Amino acid sequence: MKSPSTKRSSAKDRILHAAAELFHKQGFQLTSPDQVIEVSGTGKSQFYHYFKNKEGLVHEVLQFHLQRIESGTARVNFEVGSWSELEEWFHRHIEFQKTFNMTRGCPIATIGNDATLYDELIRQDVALILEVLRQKLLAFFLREKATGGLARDANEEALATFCIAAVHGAMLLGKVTRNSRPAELTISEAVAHIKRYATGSRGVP
Amino acid sequence: MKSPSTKRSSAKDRILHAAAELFHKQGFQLTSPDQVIEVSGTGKSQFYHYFKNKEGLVHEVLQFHLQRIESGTARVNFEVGSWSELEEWFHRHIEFQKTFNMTRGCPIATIGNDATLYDELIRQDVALILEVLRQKLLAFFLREKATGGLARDANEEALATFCIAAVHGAMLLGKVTRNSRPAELTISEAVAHIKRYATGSRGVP
Amino acid sequence: MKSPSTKRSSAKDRILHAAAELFHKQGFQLTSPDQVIEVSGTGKSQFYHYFKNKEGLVHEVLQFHLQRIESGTARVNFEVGSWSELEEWFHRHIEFQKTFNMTRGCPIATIGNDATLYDELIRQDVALILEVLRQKLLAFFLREKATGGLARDANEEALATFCIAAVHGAMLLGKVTRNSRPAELTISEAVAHIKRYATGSRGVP
Amino acid sequence: MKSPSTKRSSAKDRILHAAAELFHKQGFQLTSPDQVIEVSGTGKSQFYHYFKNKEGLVHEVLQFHLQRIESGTARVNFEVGSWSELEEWFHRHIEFQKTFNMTRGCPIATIGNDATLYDELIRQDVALILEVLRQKLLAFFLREKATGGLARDANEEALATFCIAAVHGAMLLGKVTRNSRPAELTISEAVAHIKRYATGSRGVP
DNA sequence: TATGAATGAGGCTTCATTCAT
DNA sequence: AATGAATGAAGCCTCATTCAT
Repeated sequence: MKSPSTKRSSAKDRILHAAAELFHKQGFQLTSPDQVIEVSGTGKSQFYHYFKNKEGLVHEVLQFHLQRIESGTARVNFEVGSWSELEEWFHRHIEFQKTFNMTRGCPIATIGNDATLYDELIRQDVALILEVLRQKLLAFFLREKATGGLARDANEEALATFCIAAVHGAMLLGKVTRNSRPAELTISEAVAHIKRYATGSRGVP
Repeated sequence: MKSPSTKRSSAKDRILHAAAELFHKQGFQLTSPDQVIEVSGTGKSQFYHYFKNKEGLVHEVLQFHLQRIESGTARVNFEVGSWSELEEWFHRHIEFQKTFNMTRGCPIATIGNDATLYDELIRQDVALILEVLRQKLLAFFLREKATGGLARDANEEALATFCIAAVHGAMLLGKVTRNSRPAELTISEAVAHIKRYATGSRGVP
Repeated sequence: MKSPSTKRSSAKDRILHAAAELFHKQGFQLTSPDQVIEVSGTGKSQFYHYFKNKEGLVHEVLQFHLQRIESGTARVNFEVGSWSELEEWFHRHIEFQKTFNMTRGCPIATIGNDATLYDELIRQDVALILEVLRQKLLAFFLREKATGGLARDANEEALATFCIAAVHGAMLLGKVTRNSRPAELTISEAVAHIKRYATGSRGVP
Repeated sequence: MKSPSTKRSSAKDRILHAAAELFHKQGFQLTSPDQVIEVSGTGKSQFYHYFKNKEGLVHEVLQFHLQRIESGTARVNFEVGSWSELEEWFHRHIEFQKTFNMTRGCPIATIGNDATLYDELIRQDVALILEVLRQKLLAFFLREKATGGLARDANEEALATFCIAAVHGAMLLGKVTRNSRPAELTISEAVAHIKRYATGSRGVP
């Protein structure tokens, strides 16, 4: 077989996928390089060949998530173009969580929570990704306001931030209670709040 | 009574306080018994004399938080009796966070986030405490509805849940961005949402 | 005396019984004072009040076994008075072992095996008890020879020693294989050997 | 091949030899990984690199003994081909024990005795090795019977089992009494018993 | 006698990483 | 590019015992 990258890249990718999965499942603090190596079926040297250290791996896992967000291949569609897509944006987060029987939270926030005082770089990575997500919502709200779909007194930035916070607060409750109901109730209130600012055909009473 | 507890309780208490502080600061996963022992100025065996194991310590730290909530000695007043106290409830969380320069989140949720698939007991402890907090808000909403202070179409349970989620989502953003602004924006939207259901002199437009 | 010992002695006795049971089950090395205390339902102070230290407890457990041997209250009758009783002596050991599903050996030898280079006192205790057992068999063989029930060319001391060794070798095999068969085969050969020296109505072909 | 094993195997082998020696001397329960590491002059991580855990080390030490038995490099010749070799088989065990001034028993049985309810895998390893030894004796008895060297009424299996038990019972007595005499008396009786079944020039009275 | 708090050494194991080949 | 041996610090916990009351 020619395609020399087929096998070459697979080691790094396997590590990356294994790590993403493990970090999501149990946090990165509880995930040792050894475990990632074992699950990915690679070797110690490959690990340190492709990644400077554990922090480097975390960084790359976060970049991997970011790239999936940017490319639209993530399990939630982060490109919000309409009020209904915004609603869907909320609900998909919970659907995603249900996929894991409410045992996991947001893959990115899980890493962010795990990061501490001593993982400044990781914290910044997470902050950056959340900012990217926020920007996508912000862009929507700005567009809506420009086109009259959003009430004039709405604070677009505050709304975008609120959406991010609400969805993560909801997922936190979902994960801690192992129950989708609190998450769903939260989402329904959040959506209700947002929609009050909608002035289009859909949003008005 | 001859104050038999003066010295007796000190070792256990010192461990408990040291642990609560460390868990809040860096999560319990990153906090080793050894570190707690060192900071508390006790010894290894006192640790294991008073606590079955690390999980047992986490459990007791959570009970300690719960007891502070119940006794009203926590830094946030969780007994909400009026709409203005509810608003204060929201803001105090962020004030509390500012106290630590936005480097920390909610002490309880921090533990909850740190808990994984393998810390089922701790997860349940956290869920229980969050439920206690939710009940306090729920009681307020129920009372308000009974006395006409809350709109008839308001879902008290959803609102209480939403408050918990919003405040934790806000604190998460605050901690990850090291910035109080996202937290404050979130809170302002959340408060706006809640107050729309208020039908008293304050809540009406 | 008005039975002042009823309760007083019970603590010590409970410790002793618990220890005997635990030592038999898992060896004394694996048995900690804490475990004995827990199982016996006593306290740390009672333990160190009644026993100098762990070695002291082992010593007393061995004395307890010895006293049961001497008083005839042990589960094997060590007073051998006839050839049939000797046969029974062999078989009772295996029956005793079957009681525990072949998971345990001789309570005394278990302690002896657990004792090491560094437990010289315990080793001597065990040696002494085995010597007591041997003396009982020896007494039988001497009596038999004197009364013509044992062949002249039989070496009474060797036979007595052989019996002790055979029965312990059998129990070792039984415990290690978790199977009574090797033990029974061993006993049957040992008995066959001994009986060849019997010259009475029973032993002759 | 460029002798790649020269250095590779040394650390693991040093650990294995040190452990075998320590286990024989003081049992595996009393032997800590730390001690093995120190004696072998290796490091903590080499230990856990080569062995899964302490139990894994015990397992490998047993395999090491087994391999020495199979390869004929053990200090006792376990391949019994004649009645005189069988006698030697018995005596060599005691000679071996004398080498250590009667302070040690059989290296394999020592491990077996140390193993408890909680070391099921080790117990099985020991059972397997003892079975291997038994099979070697059994093979001899079967050959002898086939060639007329063993009495027809002899039970080969029982005899093989009896030999194993007798020799271990003897070693137990030897170790506990720190005296070779009980062991030698036991062996002499055992040999006498076995030889009664020999029908060759040697075995007849 | 009786209690349980206190002691500190040591147990087994995993950590994240680097090195030599 | 790839292997796995090596490192040593640190993790969590139990040990047998003594002390203060």
